Order: sequence, then structure tokens, then C-alpha cells
Amino acid sequence: MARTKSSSKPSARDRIMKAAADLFYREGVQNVGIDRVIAESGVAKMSLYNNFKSKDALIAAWLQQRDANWREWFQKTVEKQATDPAQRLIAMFDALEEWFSQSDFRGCAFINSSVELVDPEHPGYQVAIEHQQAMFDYILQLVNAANIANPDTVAEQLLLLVEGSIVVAMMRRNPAAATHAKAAATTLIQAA
Amino acid sequence: MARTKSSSKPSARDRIMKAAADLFYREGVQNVGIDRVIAESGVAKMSLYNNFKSKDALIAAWLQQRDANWREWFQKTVEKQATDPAQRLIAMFDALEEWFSQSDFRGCAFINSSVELVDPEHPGYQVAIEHQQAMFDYILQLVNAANIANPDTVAEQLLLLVEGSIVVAMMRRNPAAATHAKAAATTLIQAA
DNA sequence: GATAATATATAGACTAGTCTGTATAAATTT
DNA sequence: AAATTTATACAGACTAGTCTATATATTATC
Repeated sequence: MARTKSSSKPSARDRIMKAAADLFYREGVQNVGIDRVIAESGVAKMSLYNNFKSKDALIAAWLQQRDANWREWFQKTVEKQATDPAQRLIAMFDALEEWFSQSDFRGCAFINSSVELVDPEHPGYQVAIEHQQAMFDYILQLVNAANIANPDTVAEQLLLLVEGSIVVAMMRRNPAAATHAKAAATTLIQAA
Repeated sequence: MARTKSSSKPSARDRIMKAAADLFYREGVQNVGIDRVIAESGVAKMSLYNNFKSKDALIAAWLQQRDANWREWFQKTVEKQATDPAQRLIAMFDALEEWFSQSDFRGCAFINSSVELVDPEHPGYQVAIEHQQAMFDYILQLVNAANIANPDTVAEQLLLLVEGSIVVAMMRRNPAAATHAKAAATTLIQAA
């Protein structure tokens, strides 16, 4: 966290990012106004607009940061559970279940934001697409390392299970979707 | 469509429902204001509030109608393509591909609306959950008819492929997710 | 068939509040 | 003293929903 040199309190930018992260994820980018973000972060409105040129820019910055943080958490959680690539593919769904079980789980920030933003040209939508692509790339990398036949096809299939389980877990508010996705993934990997 | 006896023009309620269906699906329930709906439907504001007690009620009514219409289309499309239950399960993904390929495809109205509405207690969110449950019930019915072992588990897995392919097709604006889901479904059904 | 009663639809002003973004001046920090 | 951050006010557009009053149909009664 960037801090001002001698002060003990995080910079305005960091406080804004933290408040935006909480509020945007919990209630959605369109349901949270700029006034809520500045109230929660305890920052003046002009400090927000000095650090971000618009709300859309703040949304994009939040999604960029969340993409980095979330994928780092996901990959670390997967990789500490197994070393074998095929087992790591399965471990993805244990990581997902852990995520789904968190009390503040409210689905995928990137799916949610693309729904809310509507316009694929929105900078935040672009980050969301890149996040999904990064997830695919990670899965593909594991599939390749596991020497599975038709790696691209299998990676696409596993991506569907990941995204599908997120959506189902969110709507039902029930993490069990991860268990079903794990079983399906096991079958698909064994068949390939 | 309900019409007044001698007039040729649809009732105000029908015009509102049609305009709401177009706008809400295309741009999302939170991005479309009541004024847009009345402008598009050519109806007075009071006609809207005489027919629906609030915007939230209109959203719920739209989702109810879309649930009925969409599932009727889906099941008919599936069932005219095959009579064998196992083949019908696979045909679901051909129907999805047809849907994904429509130029106005913008994902699942029920996933999208639950994201936008946030609150699970919102009447529209409830309809969305019921829609997903109805999709599960339909899949389970076909799985049972096909005499597949562990029908509940397999139905859950196929639901993940359905929902996952919708989300991926939406974000990428590419219907190919249906093809991958179809291949995965074939594998899962054969394995069971 | 003419008239009266009822329901529905209309236009548009209006309330009271939200939204993003800007401007300004005082207070604080370096 | 200079730069940053603060609080506050402001602009202008948008939000859901209410209200009144007029107009047009449909239906019921005579």
C-alpha cells in the first residue's frame, strides 16, 4: 500500500480503491454512486477526481486490481494443494468452493460488471474479457502440462464448468455447485 | 395479445410489456428508466402505473413473461430435433447455439437481472431463481427419461454447462461456447 | 337506437430526490 | 511559502412516482 511519507494513514488513492472494491463488489458498479465511495473512504470528492478522471476510470482501475489480486489468490490456493498438473485442475474447484463459501461471495466481479456496463467498449468490460481470457490461459497451461489430448477443447470445457459453477453458486447462494463441477471435471479429464 | 374489441391497436399493458421486454433485455433493468419505457411504448405514464404498481413490479412481470416464452421456445426447439431423451439432452446445446447466434443475444435475462437487482428478496430475483430451477427440472426430467445413473448429479453437471456456455458466449460475443458445452455434455452422458 | 355510466388512456406539470462532475475557498500538510 | 486536501456549494441531467384534468371507448340502461 502506498502511504504518504510520514503519515501513518493510507493515501487517498488507496482509501478510495479499498472503498470502491468493497462497495462495487457488494452492490454492483451501477448501484453505488460516487458519493457513497467518498463517504466510505473518508476522502473529499475532489481527491477522487484528482486521482481518477471519471467514475468509469475508477471502475476500470478497480477491475484491474481485482483481476490481479483474485487470480493471485486463486493460483496460489490451487498450487499449494497439489503439484501434479492434473490434480491442480481438480484443485481449482476446491478453491472455488472455498470462495463460494465466503459470506460476502456475490459472484464473479467480471461477469457482474460486464452485465452492468452493457457496452463491450467500456474499459471495464475490456478488463472483464481479459480476465476471462487469463483464466482460460491458466487452465490451458495446466491442461498442457498434464499432457491431456485436445488441450484447447478440454480447457474450453473446464472453463465452462468454472464459469457455470460461479453463476449457479451465486444465484442459489449455495457453494454445492463447486462439488458438481469438480465431479464433471474429473470425468472430462479422465475421458481425454 | 389482449386488444380492445373494435380497436386495432394493442392494449396499453401489452405495449408496455413489449417495450419493457426490448429495453430491459437489451440494456438491463437498471439502465432503463420508466421514461424510456413509456416513450418506446407510446403510452402515458399513468397508464404504466395503472397497470403496474411500481417499476419493480414491471420488472418482475417482464421476467415472468420471459420465463414462460423463453422456456417454451427452448423446449420446442429441443423436442423437434430429437425424440430420444439422451439425444434431446445433446440437442439442448444446438438450441443454445441458435440462441447465441442471434444478433440481439445479450446473455441470460435472469442471470443479468439477478446481478443488477442484487437483493435476493427482490421479486424479480425470485423469478430468476425459479427460472434456473425450472431449467434444472427440465434437464432432470430428460436425464431420468434417458435412464442415466445418478440422475441428480448428471443433471446438475449439465446445468453447469448450460449456464457456463451462456456466460462465456455473452462475454466473448461468440456462440462457440455451445459447441464446447455440447462435446462436454456428450462425454458426461456417456460416462454415466 | 339514443342516452347515461363506467373504465381506460391521454398529456404534462410536479415532487423530491438521485446522479456525475466542476468550482471555490478554507484548512492542513510538507 | 507552496502544494495538497478538505468541505461545501453548484450545475444540469436524470430518477421513480403522483396528481389533475381531458379524452375516448366500452357497457348498461331506458
